[in-house]
Amino acid sequence: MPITIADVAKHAGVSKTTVSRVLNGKGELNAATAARVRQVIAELGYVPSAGAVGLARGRTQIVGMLVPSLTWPWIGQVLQGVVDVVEAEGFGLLLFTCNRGEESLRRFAQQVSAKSFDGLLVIEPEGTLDYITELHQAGLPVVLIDDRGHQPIFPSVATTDRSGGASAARHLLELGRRRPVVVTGPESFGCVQDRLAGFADEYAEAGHPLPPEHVLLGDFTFEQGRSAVGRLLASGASFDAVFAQNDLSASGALLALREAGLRIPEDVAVVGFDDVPLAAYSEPALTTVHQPLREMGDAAARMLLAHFKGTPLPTAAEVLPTHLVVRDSTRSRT
Amino acid sequence: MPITIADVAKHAGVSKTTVSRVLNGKGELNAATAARVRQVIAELGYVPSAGAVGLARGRTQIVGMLVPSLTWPWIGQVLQGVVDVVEAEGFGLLLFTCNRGEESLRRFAQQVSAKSFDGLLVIEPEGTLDYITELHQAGLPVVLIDDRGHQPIFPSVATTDRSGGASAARHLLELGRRRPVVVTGPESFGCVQDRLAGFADEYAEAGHPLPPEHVLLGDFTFEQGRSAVGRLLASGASFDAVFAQNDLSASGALLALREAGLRIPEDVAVVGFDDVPLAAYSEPALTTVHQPLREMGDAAARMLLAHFKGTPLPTAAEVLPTHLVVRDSTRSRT
DNA sequence: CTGAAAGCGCTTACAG
DNA sequence: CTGAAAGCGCTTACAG
Repeated sequence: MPITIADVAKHAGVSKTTVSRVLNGKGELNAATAARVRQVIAELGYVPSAGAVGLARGRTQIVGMLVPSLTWPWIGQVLQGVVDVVEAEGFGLLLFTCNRGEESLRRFAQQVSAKSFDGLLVIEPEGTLDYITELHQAGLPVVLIDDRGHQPIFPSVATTDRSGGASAARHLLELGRRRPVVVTGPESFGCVQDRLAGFADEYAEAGHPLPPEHVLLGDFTFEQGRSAVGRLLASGASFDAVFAQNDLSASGALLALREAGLRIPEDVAVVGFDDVPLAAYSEPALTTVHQPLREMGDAAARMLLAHFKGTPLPTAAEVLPTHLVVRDSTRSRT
Repeated sequence: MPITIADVAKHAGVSKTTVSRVLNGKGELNAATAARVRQVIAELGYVPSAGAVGLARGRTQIVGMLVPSLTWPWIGQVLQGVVDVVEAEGFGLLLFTCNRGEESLRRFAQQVSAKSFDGLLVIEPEGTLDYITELHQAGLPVVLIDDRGHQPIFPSVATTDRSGGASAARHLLELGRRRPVVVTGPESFGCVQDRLAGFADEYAEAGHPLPPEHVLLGDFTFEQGRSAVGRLLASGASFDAVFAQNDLSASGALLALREAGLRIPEDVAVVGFDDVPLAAYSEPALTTVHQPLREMGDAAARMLLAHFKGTPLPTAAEVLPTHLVVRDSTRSRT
């Protein structure tokens, strides 16, 4: 029932080869025949079957994307950046998550072996870096969207975690804050180390080295941000700023401070990291280090698609800059 | 280089037909040969090419999903529900958005014609319902995840908008609130009408009909929620509760109330709708009507996949219940 | 129980 | 400039 290249050929009175040629613009062909074929294609509303084309050409025109989960607030931004580029180039995006652990990964591996896509974009599900590296070495084009500071041996897109941390520090120093507290993320993440190093170095250089007890190990959750700061307050520690390494834990910190009756930013200024939508809607609105999530998705997709067209994949990571977004959590309202 | 069914056949000393049969478990076959073939498959790590299988069978084992955008806070939940089911059944999920308007839709239409997927799950991008209806009538299996209260003529999954609105009303009535204000979403949405009707009816029945000037037309944004309530306060209107029809505008309402120095919930209680993560992190934490987003994605995917296995698609919408989640915006803290 | 052959809908040397 | 034929990697009647 659906119309095929054979139908078009018959209607136009030419061979399938010729139809294929006008479709793909390959080889010389008589302008008149080409026009006639195009005419028939339009009349019949013919569109080549993606599957058949893929089989014949050995390429699917599909890019795969593997993400840990879809329910994190910032994943959508990255995904949107990816989808926009992929769609604009006429590719499809096949999405995989690791939500069901081992089982998910096994399914995903099957799809890789089944050649369901031509290349892979990945935000690394925890503990799968070795596996991804293998895929790359086995010849699958892979671009990592590196939110963890992995610095892998294959192409990747990352952001300036270190200078992002530094910018938070400089901002707080300019506001005269001398005794900051840092709430980190999981310590195994490279980005956590980088953000901390950038922040700590800046304070050290300014002559106010960060005391170890002012670095609180967190896990990027709201609850942990709240309890870490809550406990610190209860212990009677004195501090005038909090740098939480993601917005969720920064929001938790805001709550702990409000619960303690402290004024933000007068008593304690707070800076987050990421700039997810939540940051703008918290109380008070959160100053944060903006991560160019959408641009990272965008850049990764472009890199992969360019590779399909012959541009070699870059060996060094493409690093996109963060920038500080100042809101009420560090700027007293007039 | 990649290994094919022919390689397996050769190594096992059988025909491709036989290999295909053990792969698909079709037809009677000698237990010994089957075992030998399986052995070879395992040794070679053979996985059938998805594209070739799709072409031969006329089915892709891929479900398409069309969404308006990926950056809305609740889309990720629905998507995760969908992906979990789709992956568990060994299908792939091909994702499309309408972020680039007409152009996106044209690209999408191409993929439909190219038979890139067997069936479609859709959260309707505004103004595309007619197009989707056409696709369904043209024979494409479609299930709508109906967040707008469309009640389409094809299979869909929806939620109890009306009784969700009613539950918000009953809760506020129980708290003794007699003069509520409603901040709606875009009035063209069926869900907006339903939520309002459920809410208004409950108040009318309780003997406190909603005055028209207490129904504020909104657009589901934070800023609109804030300004609508802000203006109402400035006008000197008196009210003791706000029912905002999504969490984002409810957060905006919270901000307007805080800015006016009102206590929440003592002076004004606030109820939202959706129960996105933001709701739990707002100040104060927001009481809201939980929408079973993940379950909706889950149910839609199951419906579509069941159809592939022969179960007819239901004609009536599958309606999943909302439930009220009570937090501090209506419950005074002790 | 098993295989040879045709077919799915394209593309791509190879001839002419 | 154009077409017949082989091939991409599978599945599925049809024979035996």
